[in-house]
Amino acid sequence: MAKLDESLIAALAPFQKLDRHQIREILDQAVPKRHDEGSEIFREGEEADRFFLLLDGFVRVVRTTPTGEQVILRHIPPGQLIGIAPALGRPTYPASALSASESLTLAWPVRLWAVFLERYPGFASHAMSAMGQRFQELHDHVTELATKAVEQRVAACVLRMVNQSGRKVEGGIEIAFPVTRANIAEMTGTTLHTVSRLLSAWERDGIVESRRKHIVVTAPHRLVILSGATG
Amino acid sequence: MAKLDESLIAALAPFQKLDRHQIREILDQAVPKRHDEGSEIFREGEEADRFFLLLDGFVRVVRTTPTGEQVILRHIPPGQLIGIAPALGRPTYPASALSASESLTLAWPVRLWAVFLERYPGFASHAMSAMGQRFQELHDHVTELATKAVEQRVAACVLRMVNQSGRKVEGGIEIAFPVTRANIAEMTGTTLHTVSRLLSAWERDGIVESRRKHIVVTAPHRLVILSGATG
DNA sequence: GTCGTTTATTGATCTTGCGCAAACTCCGGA
DNA sequence: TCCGGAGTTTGCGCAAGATCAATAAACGAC
Repeated sequence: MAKLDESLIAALAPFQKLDRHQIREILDQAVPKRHDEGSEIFREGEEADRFFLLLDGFVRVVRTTPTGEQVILRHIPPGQLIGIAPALGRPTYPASALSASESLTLAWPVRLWAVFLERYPGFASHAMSAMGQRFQELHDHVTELATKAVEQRVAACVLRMVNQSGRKVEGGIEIAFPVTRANIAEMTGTTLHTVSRLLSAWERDGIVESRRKHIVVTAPHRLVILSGATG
Repeated sequence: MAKLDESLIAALAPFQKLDRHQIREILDQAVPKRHDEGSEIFREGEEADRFFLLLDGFVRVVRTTPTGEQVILRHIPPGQLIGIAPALGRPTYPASALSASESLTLAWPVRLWAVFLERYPGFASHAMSAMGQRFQELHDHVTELATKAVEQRVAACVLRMVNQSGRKVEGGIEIAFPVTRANIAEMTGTTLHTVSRLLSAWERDGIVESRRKHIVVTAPHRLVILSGATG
């Protein structure tokens, strides 16, 4: 197997403070893997024996309720660690990770987590602050679900995806990975029907344009207003 | 000021593995404080300069939306650390902490967090696993808000409080701190009216009994069924 | 190309639970 | 003891959004 190139991760937040030699060490222990769109990276309840770095693509973190409904907890952009539950003393993954677009991960056995924390400067503090940020996001999410109306939630959800992964296209900003109406419904706690109606209405109003699985936001500021963000 | 007794914290999870001498060190750096019911321990947005241990009483973690609504994110029982956001690299507290019943805290300056992590065996791993558990809870909360109907959410919420802080009384199990209908509404993303109606209905059905600010669950199993926990 | 599946749209109807309003009860303080 | 405020109960009407249902468009496999 060809050696992984150091430039792959040298610039990423978790490893920013490390020298070439350390990057090399880390890469030599990593197992790279490609994931097709829709495929499972790890599954809820599975023994959590590895943690991952998402090099390219987008990942959806999903939970399934006892009654079979799916809830999308978050989307992860490239450059972030995923599946770090084992590092938090959890024996199993608390949610499933699905590849939202074709993607590439590196994986390490969970025993290396402690080693990384101790040996690589900046890794521990990055991990901590990533968790802090994640708490913040979850609190936001709960607050939103508890207080906002459906239209505001969907608007906020679309905006979040755009902010996290928007790429400029002519006429607006496009969400960089495939998203269905059902996906948005699973993120916002509503139904695909309602999401479809909202997107249709927004399209009539010139706020978004959408094709199958793709959404382009043409008037972000108006979405911000709809989302009820009181600044 | 009288020295704090070592037995106060020696048995608590974060400090379980420490010897007398270490417990002494920790206590000598702590600032104890009593909080009246309803008083603020720290406030959202405030500079996060201390972290706390809740020795006695119950604490509500609350966020206020830009539109003035309150959302109760969690209740914390005695023996747990609170306000550990600064340890996660956050410069300000992400939520407010209110004393739900008269309570007692110990506080340490945030710079000691790193010292505790390093010097006291078991502290770091306890902190990690507490965070892991907290993530789990937040994921549960999001899932619940996104998929369950109001009655199920309220039932689950009451059950959670009972499980966390229930004390046996004649005729059932009582939630150990004062809770109003409005509080439950703020936890479950509904209105106090709906909560009141639900509790009245449950009282008619013999599932709960409630006085002002106090709830006794007389038929927990029936609440479990209502909460839609498919086990 | 054709077939089958996945995704999206849209209408009609029904239900949940919110908003509003009014009254009542409990409790603490003057 | 009375008063005022906080907490609670309950009724009624309405609207947001779920559910049911049917169709259409896009795509992949063959």
